[in-house]
Amino acid sequence: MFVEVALDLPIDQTFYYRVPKVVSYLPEVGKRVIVPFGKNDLLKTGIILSIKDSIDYSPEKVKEIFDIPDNFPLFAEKTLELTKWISNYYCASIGETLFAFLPSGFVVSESFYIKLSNREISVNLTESEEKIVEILKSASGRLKLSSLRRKVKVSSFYQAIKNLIYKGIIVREEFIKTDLIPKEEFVVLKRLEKVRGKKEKELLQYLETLKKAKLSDLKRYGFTRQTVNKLVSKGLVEIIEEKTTIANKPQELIEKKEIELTPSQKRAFEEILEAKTKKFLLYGVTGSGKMEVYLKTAFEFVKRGRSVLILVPELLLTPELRARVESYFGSNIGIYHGKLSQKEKVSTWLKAVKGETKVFIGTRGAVMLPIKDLGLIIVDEEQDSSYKEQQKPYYHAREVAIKRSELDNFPIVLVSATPSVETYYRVKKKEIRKLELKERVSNVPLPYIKVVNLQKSKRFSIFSEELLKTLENTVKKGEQVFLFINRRGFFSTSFCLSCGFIVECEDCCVPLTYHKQEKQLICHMCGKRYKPIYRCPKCNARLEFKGYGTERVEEELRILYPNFKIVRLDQDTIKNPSTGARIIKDIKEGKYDVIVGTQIASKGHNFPKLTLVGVLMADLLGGAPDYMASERIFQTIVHTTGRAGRFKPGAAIVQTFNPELPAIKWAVEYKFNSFYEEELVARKLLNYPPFTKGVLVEFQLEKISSFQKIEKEFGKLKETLSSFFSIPDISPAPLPKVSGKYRFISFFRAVDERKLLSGIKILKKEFLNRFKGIRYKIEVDPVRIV
DNA sequence: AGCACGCCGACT
DNA sequence: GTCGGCGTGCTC
Repeated sequence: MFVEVALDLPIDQTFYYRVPKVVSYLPEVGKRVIVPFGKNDLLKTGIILSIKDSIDYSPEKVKEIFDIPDNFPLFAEKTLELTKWISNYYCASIGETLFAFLPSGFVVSESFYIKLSNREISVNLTESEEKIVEILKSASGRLKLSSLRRKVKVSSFYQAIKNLIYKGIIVREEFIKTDLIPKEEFVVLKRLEKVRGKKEKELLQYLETLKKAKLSDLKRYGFTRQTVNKLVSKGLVEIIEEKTTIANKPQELIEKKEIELTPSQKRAFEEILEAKTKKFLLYGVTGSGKMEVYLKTAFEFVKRGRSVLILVPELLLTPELRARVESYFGSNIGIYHGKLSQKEKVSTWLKAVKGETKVFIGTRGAVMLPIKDLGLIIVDEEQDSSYKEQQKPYYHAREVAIKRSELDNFPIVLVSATPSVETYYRVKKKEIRKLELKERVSNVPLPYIKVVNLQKSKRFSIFSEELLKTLENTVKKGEQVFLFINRRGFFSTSFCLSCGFIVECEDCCVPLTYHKQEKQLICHMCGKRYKPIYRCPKCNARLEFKGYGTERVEEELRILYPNFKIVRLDQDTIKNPSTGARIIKDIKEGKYDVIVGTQIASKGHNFPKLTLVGVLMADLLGGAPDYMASERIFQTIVHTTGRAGRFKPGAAIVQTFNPELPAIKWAVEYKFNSFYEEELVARKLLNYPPFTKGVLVEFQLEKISSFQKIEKEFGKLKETLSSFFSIPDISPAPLPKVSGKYRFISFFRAVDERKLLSGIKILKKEFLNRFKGIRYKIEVDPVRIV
């Protein structure tokens, strides 16, 4: 018997191995295998793609599997199909794709131990086997496989190892608990004794009453592993591993908090259950109760024996949200996100395999969880760009989720107040059914949004008079103000600080970027170059390329209002999770008057006392100068202003130089459909997605001089690929130099998915041939172009 | 991706 | 004379 195996390599090739008579478990598609690979036969982890009786490969070159360590597949057969789609569409190998999703806790290589067992050697050993035993004895019975091999140096090393394991003379230390029930570390009290350390004393006191506590719980109460270890070394406590009870409990189905639905919520809920169509967009403003609808729907699916996966953007997976979901489903839910430890990820992955946990909530990587009986996927805040993986295989979790629901034929619900233009377009094409929640659940009206035209202020300052006046009044009333600025929002765009004029490309309607070295304005969509303009064509003021970040806003505010309690909430101040949590707690408790913050502050948290939101420079919310800038401005304005007055009426002030920009105009008037329609017209006119499929190609060059070579090759490439894509010239990236590498980009467009897929195959091959030794990336459907 | 094999410059 | 640079070719 042979198996076809995918390995974590960037090549479109699978490998065949012979299955020996003795393996821990039988081969099965989707299971993990440990195989020797390459000249040195280093062990690698692979995934079984198929099982064959005969193969078309010279028999003497076929190697034997080292082991199949699990009795269950780590990828469901259907998700393997999904992987193939991802690998095709996003231009990565199958192996890379599989291993991008699989928690690395499952990946074993050379670093596990071989131990001598206690059994008497009663059978005859071959020469090689003898030698292995000898060397193990001299190393007090235990060695890493890698060092054992280095020392032994016999030809049939693995054969000998496998035989010795079979004969029971040596054992392999398990790489991962094949036991499906996750184990957890408990701290048990052994005896009491006077200790000197304050923390140690506290811990002993705590354990005196409980006798036994989960290590993870202790950590939550502020005890550290170090303290526990000290007590272990003193012999007062011990750490044991025990199966957790939670995973064995079947899904609790106590609807702890009865979800009452309003009539329009009920209509949406019922329509998903009827499932006449399979794809839905749950659409409604903040506070319209979208979450209640999807949680109730999820509950109903679990009641019918199906599992549910809820995907959320990175910043949304807060303890708050978790608590809310737990209040409906009990504690037996699977949590999965990038910041979990390897062990935790493995544990959730295994929960999915086992099928006793029915509700999973996670960020983009969770989309591949091998959930048993999966019957519904919910994608909350579907427009959020954190669903796009920014590494190979650059997949978009929303798209993968849609594909997964198609392959398994179950419903999917996208949820958003400000859907992506892509999704809106699909609704328009009737590929997705829109379920709209028109009114807010509470009677609190949406915040009144006032636009302040910065062009009309006499001289430029960060705060308009109107904003300052309202800010003072709000703080006097004892309420909070949130000033929003997106610091990452300025490249060297030619942006006039006195009238807000933005210099755009005449072909692409995208802001031009000023390049210092070349002293030129360059369009990052088509690469067209323009002579720089140093004076604003509208008001003749000098064009500046500077920006205004949170720090500067905070500083100026402190000078204006020395008595206000001001706090800054951005990547810098939130870096440390515990201080971040503290700041958020303090804000909720009303310890601050004004919060100056970036995107980070505007997501996932409800600040009850917040009644005024100020958007300082709405023009900059687009971030990168690409065709999606308008969409991002729109979404950001709606989201940030929506933070105001969740519990009592609030207001928002949007400062801008361009009040006529569609993204700003329609957002503040709450005329969302008008925005989408206008945006679609613009995209159609310029042939941008969703009317085409975009591929971002990027080169990272060590020396700028190699650009000539690349450009020449690129020219030839253009000819070969022009029947699949429209390809502009290669041009410097908006961020032309990052960590010493010179970046050049080109944005390819294919008319539809079919052209894209056939074009990508050739693209990949051509790149492999032409750009050897050059760092490049190929990203399909990029969410931003920087 | 990693790693080995292979053919040309500055050094004991 | 050799050590070592990284170009290219392979991995079941």
